[in-house]
Amino acid sequence: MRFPRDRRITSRRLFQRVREEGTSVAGHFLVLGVLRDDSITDPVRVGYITTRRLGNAVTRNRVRRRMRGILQRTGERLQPGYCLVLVARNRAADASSEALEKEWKWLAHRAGIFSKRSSKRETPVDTKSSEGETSVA
RNA sequence: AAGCUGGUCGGAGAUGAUCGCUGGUGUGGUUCCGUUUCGGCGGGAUCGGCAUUAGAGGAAAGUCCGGACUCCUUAAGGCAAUGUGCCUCGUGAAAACGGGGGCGGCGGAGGGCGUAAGCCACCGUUGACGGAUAGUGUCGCAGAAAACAAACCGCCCUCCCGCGAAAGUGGGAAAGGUAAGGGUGAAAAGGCGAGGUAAGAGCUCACCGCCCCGAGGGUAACCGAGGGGGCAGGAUAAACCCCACGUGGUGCAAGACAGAACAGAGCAAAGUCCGGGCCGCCUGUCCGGUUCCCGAACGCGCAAGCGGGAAGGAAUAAGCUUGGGUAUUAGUCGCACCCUGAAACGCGCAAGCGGGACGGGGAGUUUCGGCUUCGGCCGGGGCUAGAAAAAUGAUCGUCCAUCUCGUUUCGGCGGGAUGAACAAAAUCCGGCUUACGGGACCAGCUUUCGC
RNA sequence: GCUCUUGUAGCUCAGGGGUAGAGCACUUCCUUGGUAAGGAAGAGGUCCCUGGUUCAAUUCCCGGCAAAGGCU
Repeated sequence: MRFPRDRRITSRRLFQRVREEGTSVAGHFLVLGVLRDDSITDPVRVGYITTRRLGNAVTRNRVRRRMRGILQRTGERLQPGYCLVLVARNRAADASSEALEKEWKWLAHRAGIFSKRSSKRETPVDTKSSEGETSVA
């Protein structure tokens, strides 16, 4: 799934709305903020936050690109009508992309934003991620 | 040979596939609006369609300097503040960099002269390298004394007492003399030898050092034959300061354009207050120029006065007359190498202006080849990033390089791992500084081995 | 984008060339039946790091690192 600029959150106001009105799920590397919004026309809107605490500009860019790549691969399973904000925590700087992807799926599952139809397609993906789990360990 | 340190060069190997991001160019479908000579044309939305093309660094970093560019009513004079600081040549727009030289410090070899102090020459290295004889300040502790020197011990003179035949010697007293010796300190007020003296002392003299003048040499920094002085003058200017030279402010969030909303003033002059031009303070002033008159602050001086010259006034010439303020949100430009420049097209009554294909010229960068006095030069090819919560990524394959394991007929063959460190453009250039894995080269030091 | 300031004991801050200080906190003792308060004594410092100037640097100067602001 593609995420050009229109489907990203770029205004400070919208970030604050998600922060104040939405709910959040925290993991080891990431924090996911979710806001149900039926008014938006796009399926989903996503924003990424990588603070200065994460590291220098190179590591911040790398973590943001990894999060974006993960959303591209798994975005089609999302239910429409949500504003999502992904915040990277300090430990995410040293995490591999496989570990980030695994955690993203776990957080999205807990937030309940994955649609049920596409869950059938998940099963081969899950085996891949479980293989990746051993390599990370 | 290995390791360490410093410097210079260079800076994520090549190629392909799939998915994806940002910008440019071309082009298509659907739909809406405007227009219509009913053929179309223009604009918007949408499928974020399709094709094609470009896409991080040597430091992009720190923001330490210098510019380009931008606006501020051209930004005056003085004070203050602040920056720079041996000389010369070259490159450069400037900062800066490079070559050469001078002077000083440190080290080496222990070369030449000399009894020695010391001087001269050589090699390496290093210096934020104007002034300490313009003035002021500071120099803790220790030490008697720390900058107009100073008397604790010691030495000497005088007096008294003891011993002694005397020379002398031991003890004491008070007024002095003395910088040779002791010890303290980072630093004790020229060194050394001789004379001299009660003891001493540049007190005198020789040599050396130092200071002043200086023929002459050198583009200059500077060197300096020779003469004079008898020693005055410690360190610190990355303490204040003095000297010379320099500095208007503002930074692309500069600024320009177009639109919407809001409140108000003026189209006479003068005054007061506030703010600004003009970082701070004072004087003075409010579009700019030329000539003449007048002449402020300030500087020097005991004063008289001298220097200083802003603004103002007069004369003359030219120009302008709908302008300004506040706040907010988003847009376009600035801004994506530059110049030249055909056509379509747009604006315009027109002249013309904008626009910019292909080509040409120039700049930068990269690569290849050649030449080189190693500074560079010549020739060929490729390329020219640009967002605004901020674009280069992910996965896989082949070759290549390095490391490693197995095998070997020592030619290789097969498997595995790695492709790194520092770090990502934000208006653009030139420097400086700092960070950095592996590599190449140069220099120094250490260790080991061999000759 | 530009610009200013700060870094000193566990915390909050002084100090501004000459062996490093205050308050709170900490440790031990006294006081109390016990605690607090009070009293006495004590411990605790890479003066952010690296060079330089100086006889001597926490202080002065160059360069880094970090943290807080300010302007638009």
